Amino acid sequence: MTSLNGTIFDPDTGDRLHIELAKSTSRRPRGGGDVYRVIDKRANKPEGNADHENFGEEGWEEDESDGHDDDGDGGSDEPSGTENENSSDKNELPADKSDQPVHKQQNGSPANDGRDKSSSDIPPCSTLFIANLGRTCTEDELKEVLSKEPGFHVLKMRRRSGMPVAFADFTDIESSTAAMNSLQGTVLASSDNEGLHIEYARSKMRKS
DNA sequence: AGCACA
Repeated sequence: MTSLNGTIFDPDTGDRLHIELAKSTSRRPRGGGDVYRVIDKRANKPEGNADHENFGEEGWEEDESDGHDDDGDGGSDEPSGTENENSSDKNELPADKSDQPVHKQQNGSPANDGRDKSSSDIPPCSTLFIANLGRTCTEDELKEVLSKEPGFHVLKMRRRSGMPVAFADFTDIESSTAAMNSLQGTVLASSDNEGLHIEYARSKMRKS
């Protein structure tokens, strides 16, 4: 550049070339349409490699159309602000986000997103709700089955609302979950259906 | 599908 600077450009008028470094930060459309400037997320990340590349490579095309730089704000900007070329103003390529890798979990087991939703959407509880008991099922019969499970505490039955249901208290959720998985579908002597239906006890104390 | 006691 310095070798060409001052070269006689037009011999008739004597104009000379005026070459200088392009001010990459000179084009900032303040008040214009595209104010959408993406805050650089890579700025505070040390692994962001945006420093060495594209350093002021877009400033050249602006200088030949303008000829003059903008007032003031050109020099005060930091050189790190030059990588907003791909922000949102011009690259409206259709369907450019179709190739982004969406990794869905495709394991054979049913959707296990870190939390076992064993029976239903009821959150785990140390108390089990036992239904599908036979109409002739007694508390002692059920308690005899439950007492073989570790952590079993107490059993309460209630046969007022049609079919009898039972509530089994365990010492902790681990024990109740193990007992539920173990006794799920157990056919008692008094059962007339498929067997026991066990869920976590639904508490009335839900979050308001 | 059916969820109570204190």
